[in-house]
Amino acid sequence: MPMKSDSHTSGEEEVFEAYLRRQGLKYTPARRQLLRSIFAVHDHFTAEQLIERLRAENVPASKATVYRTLAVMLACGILVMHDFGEGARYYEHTFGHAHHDHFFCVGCKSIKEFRDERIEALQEEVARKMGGELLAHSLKLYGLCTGCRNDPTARERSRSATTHRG
Amino acid sequence: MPMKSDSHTSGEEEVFEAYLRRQGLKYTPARRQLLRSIFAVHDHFTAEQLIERLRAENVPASKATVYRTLAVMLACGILVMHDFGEGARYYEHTFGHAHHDHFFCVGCKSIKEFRDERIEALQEEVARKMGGELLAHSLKLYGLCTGCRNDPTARERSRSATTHRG
DNA sequence: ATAGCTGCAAATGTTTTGCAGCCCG
DNA sequence: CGGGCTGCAAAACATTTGCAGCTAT
Repeated sequence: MPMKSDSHTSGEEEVFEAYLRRQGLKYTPARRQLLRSIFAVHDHFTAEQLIERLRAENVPASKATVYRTLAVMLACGILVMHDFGEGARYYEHTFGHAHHDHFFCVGCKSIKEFRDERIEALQEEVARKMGGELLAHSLKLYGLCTGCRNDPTARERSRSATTHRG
Repeated sequence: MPMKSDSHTSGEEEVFEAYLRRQGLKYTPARRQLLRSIFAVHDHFTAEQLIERLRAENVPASKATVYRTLAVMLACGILVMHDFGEGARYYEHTFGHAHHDHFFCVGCKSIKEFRDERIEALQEEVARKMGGELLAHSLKLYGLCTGCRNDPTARERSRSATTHRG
């Protein structure tokens, strides 16, 4: 029975380790713990939030290590980064997740995912028509989620947050 | 002849001044000069680039004033801000310009504009289906422009710049 | 007059980096 | 062993802010 006892790896660990080996990098305890912590849930988190979560889980990792590890994971492709213009960047693991876009609620800062094939196709078409080679794309919708639509506080707060988004 | 000699205002100045008055703010020399400098050309610029340009034009304006003035113009709506994940934010004046999206060349950092009504409509549709209220949206295509497609240097540089974009 | 501006410098907040010591392969 | 890690603290950035003096209205 080829089954390891404490392993719940759903593939990302193998991918990451293979990537590290390929690059001549090392799969250290810190990296293993970060990987597991990050893949334990599927959400969008900032470096700061991750650091706090690690602290709560008693995983010791300095700020520097967290940033450096995130960079390696980005390069590996199991993570993507999002910038919602909130100052800090958001990260999200993507292994096993198809590409998708985001709806960012400016009221509660919650993030919803969606995917629309028609939009995907149109983006390719636009890039092709412009003579460019599309390498990545990012579509973000900013607005008020169902909950915040009826919250006057959120509506008020949202005013300044949206005037200037391109 | 109702024509002022040194005035080439195409409307943005009136809009800005009206906005300032409405808000109980002042149309100072600094603001006037910044407005004119910004509207002299239609491009995408960072705060830093604007400061340099002002310096070259012998327009004295401190960093603080530039940032503060940009904020007022954003609130006024004659300017929008873009975040291409390059660290600094880009600004673009929009008075008289319809909303459009951007193609960002990761090779030479050039920016091309485009607008696709079908995508615009689909974004509204997506937001509506999700029960949210769409306040703003941002679509960015990252890739290599025609010129950079054949530049091995750009292609190389682009590798790290795109792996991680969501 | 007076509320709002401006410049300067200092503070902020996020992310990066230099360095000395540690550790995986 | 040795090249790659790690933590710490300092640096680097873009952006914001406190304050004292200046100025439009």
